[in-house]
Amino acid sequence: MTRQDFDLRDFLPYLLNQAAETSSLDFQQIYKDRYGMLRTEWRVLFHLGMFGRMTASGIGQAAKTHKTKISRAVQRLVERRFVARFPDENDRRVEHLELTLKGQAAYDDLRQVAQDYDTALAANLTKDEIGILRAALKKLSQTDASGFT
Amino acid sequence: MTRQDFDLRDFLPYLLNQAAETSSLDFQQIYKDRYGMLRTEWRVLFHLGMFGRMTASGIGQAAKTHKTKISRAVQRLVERRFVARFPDENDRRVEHLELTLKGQAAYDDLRQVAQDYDTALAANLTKDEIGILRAALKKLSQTDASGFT
DNA sequence: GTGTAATAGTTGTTTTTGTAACTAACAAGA
DNA sequence: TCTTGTTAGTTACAAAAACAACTATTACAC
Repeated sequence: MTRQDFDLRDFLPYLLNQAAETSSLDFQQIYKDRYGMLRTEWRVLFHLGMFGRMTASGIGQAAKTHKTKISRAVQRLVERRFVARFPDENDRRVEHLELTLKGQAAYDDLRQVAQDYDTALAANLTKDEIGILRAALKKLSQTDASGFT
Repeated sequence: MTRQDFDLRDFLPYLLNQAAETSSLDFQQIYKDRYGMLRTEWRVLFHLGMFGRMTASGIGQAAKTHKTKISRAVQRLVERRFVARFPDENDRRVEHLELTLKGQAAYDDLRQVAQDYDTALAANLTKDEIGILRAALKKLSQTDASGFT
């Protein structure tokens, strides 16, 4: 393989990082300003809003986020009454999480913002491009490229 | 606009983040293990390797990275003799940066790894998909969606 | 049962990052 | 010259993340 044809500006992890950072900045500002939330808190909120009752580890798996991050995010969300905890009947290690009314309201608000934001982002792309982009991102999220050497 | 058709799993900033994190994990492991570098240090190394002599703020602009991050990354890279500083003749505020031989060797090594990694990542996508993906990511990185509300 | 491993979740400590304030040098107009 | 503003880069402090070790509980082999 030739070594000359490498261009940093085409390197997928680099491109992905740039796009990810750029595209989440403005939205981040909103949930931070309106609800004082961090990124992981926003993610927990959205998972609960989207899928209803979940456990912390369930959210961690779905969001591919480490359990300590989830734990602390849940803690803050519970403190601030966006989320409520419910012990499991059969397994005392497990805790189910749900949005409170306040959490639901925040979710409804932010979901609308997210939708508008997504629309604004997509405005520069054609329908085909967006479809392919989403599909490709999903594939990449599941790709295990370990042992590539 | 209807509010029902929102799916977190299609939300671009979310997808981008997931893909970015997943797709950089293994590569990150390598530059961390082999050279003890952090992400910003890797980026600085690659910019200097790719484009030759640059200033810190030049790298910051190209990589869309805040100057404090660059400053600290450069500091560490200089300490560890991957990078050397050269004062500007005309403007004493400016500092030009270059890879040392050691830095060049690290870059050559990691560039090869990056290339293989990119190839492995792209293996699940068609040529067309990759082309559209790269183009879309570049557009998104430049998109200013502020004021989308 | 008893011992070993696995799972859910938390806590403590160390690194990194974000943010703002800072120094030093240059630029440009009154 | 003397402000006023701008740019390059650093530093200090607070916020957040990473990582490892921990408790409590359940599962499972023997």
